Amino acid sequence: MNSKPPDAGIPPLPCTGARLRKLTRRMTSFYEQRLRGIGLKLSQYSVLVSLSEDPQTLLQLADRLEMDRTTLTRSLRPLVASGWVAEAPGADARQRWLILTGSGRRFRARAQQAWSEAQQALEAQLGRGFVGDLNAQLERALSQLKPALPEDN
Amino acid sequence: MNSKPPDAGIPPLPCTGARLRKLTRRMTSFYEQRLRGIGLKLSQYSVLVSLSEDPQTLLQLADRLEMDRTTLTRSLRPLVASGWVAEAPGADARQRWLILTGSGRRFRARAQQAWSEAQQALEAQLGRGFVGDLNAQLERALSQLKPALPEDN
DNA sequence: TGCTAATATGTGCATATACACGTAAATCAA
DNA sequence: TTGATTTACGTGTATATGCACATATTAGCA
Repeated sequence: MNSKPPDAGIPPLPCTGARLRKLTRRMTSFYEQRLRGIGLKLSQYSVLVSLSEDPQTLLQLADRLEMDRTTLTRSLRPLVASGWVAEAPGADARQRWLILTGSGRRFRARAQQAWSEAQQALEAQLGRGFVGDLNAQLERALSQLKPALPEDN
Repeated sequence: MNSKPPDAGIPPLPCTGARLRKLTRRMTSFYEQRLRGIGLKLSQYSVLVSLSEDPQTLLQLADRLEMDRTTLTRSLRPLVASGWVAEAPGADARQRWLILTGSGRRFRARAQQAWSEAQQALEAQLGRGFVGDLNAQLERALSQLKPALPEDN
């Protein structure tokens, strides 16, 4: 016998994950249409902004953006190739410091302008109140759905 | 002179796209942890469900899931390789019909069970009301942020 | 009928995402 | 001090995503 009765009554809500992915596809497309002119991906913009605050190691950056470390390794490649980000060894020879270069700072200023126009276009299209509500809801979801702690293997 | 005054007053809201992507990463991770046992990706589950309703051509499936056609081409590969989806030529030799096989149907039943447990785990962790609200908000966003019409080149 | 346009799909490329595995460097304890 | 452990990182592999370009078929029209 099971300690719980078989789940008879409450069917699960439709797939939240699928909806989220679909909206992310559309939203990314919306932004990237408007960033294409300066040749920037949305996720790269986050990297530039974070590095413009201070230099960070790969792991620090990955933690701050909450991205997989190995994803970031590869995402940085085009930024380094473009000369916007420089790598430097630290006192700890294991670490790899990431620094926004001068040209990176200048580019980031242009990127911020383009991003800002995209964000305002979004607010114009959906309504500023709606976008604010959506942001708040996403923020709540993020605060409640904590990232899975990597199992200690 | 510009016809518009420079934007002095209203700064844009923080990046909705970045938040959405971050939540999608966490959410996908949440589901896929629970689907790993049966060796299924979340996006593959959507494909199986859609094909279980009726056979479709690649383009029909892409439209229904609102995924890029070429993304789907490649996403189908492992499903075909596993024998869950079969390809068949139609009367129109350009089209490629996609059919859920018998083994695909059986697998889909198991997948649905696993998905359902994941969805219920999500509802247990975040609260069913919260997930319902989130779903509704995502649905509203989807209905208002229409996909960009591909420019006729 | 034969040329043109539209349709359905594939491939190349670049990036995004993350798991498994491997390596070098630093830390810590015996 | 040295050997085990931890830390920081890279690479291989697989899927996700979508743009640009190429190909084959079909439809439509002169």
